[in-house]
Amino acid sequence: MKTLSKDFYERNPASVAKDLLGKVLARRVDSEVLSGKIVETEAYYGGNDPASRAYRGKKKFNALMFMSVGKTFIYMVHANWLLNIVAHPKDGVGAVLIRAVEPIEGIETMRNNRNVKRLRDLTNGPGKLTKALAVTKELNGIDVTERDSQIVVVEGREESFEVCSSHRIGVKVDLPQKLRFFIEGNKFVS
DNA sequence: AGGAAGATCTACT
DNA sequence: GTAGATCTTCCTA
Repeated sequence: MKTLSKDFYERNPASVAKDLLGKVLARRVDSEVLSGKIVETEAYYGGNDPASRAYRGKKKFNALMFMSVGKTFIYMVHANWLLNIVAHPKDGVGAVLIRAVEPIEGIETMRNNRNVKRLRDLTNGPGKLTKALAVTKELNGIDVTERDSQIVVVEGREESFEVCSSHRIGVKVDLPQKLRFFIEGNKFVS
């Protein structure tokens, strides 16, 4: 399994968000691997983006968004952890929110973490997938390009799919651009 | 020390 | 489809 390079994340957040679709998010817990295909993402910018945590300047808790790309940026909203990956051009600010994945490995463990009946409900939302993959703030700031990390992003299978975009979800004040990307027709898109 | 807000989830109708 | 509940962080007094 090959992780994506740093260069991949050192680009416009919207491009990274789009290209992350179809890639595989893998979470290592002890010796077990939980993984899923990324099917839905959103791009967030910095100071100009009212929906971004980086809006109104750099703070202690969002410092990661200003720094090295390819790291996780995890934080809590509405009693749920949200998983982002820092991505932006050199000296920029931004991150990509992982909104949904399609379970591949470790489905039984995910079910234990989530306690839901339908497979569809396992990971079809930002807070759901973090719970299924046992992601908490403990994992904030780890490098997803290091193959030994507890969370990595690796190349998925070669396959073709339609990428669609729309406005972002749950955001009060959105930007004019469409910054949400998802795989057309996938059942795990929220 | 206290309060408000926030990129959501779940259950119920 | 809609309402209510959730928890952590940050900001102000």
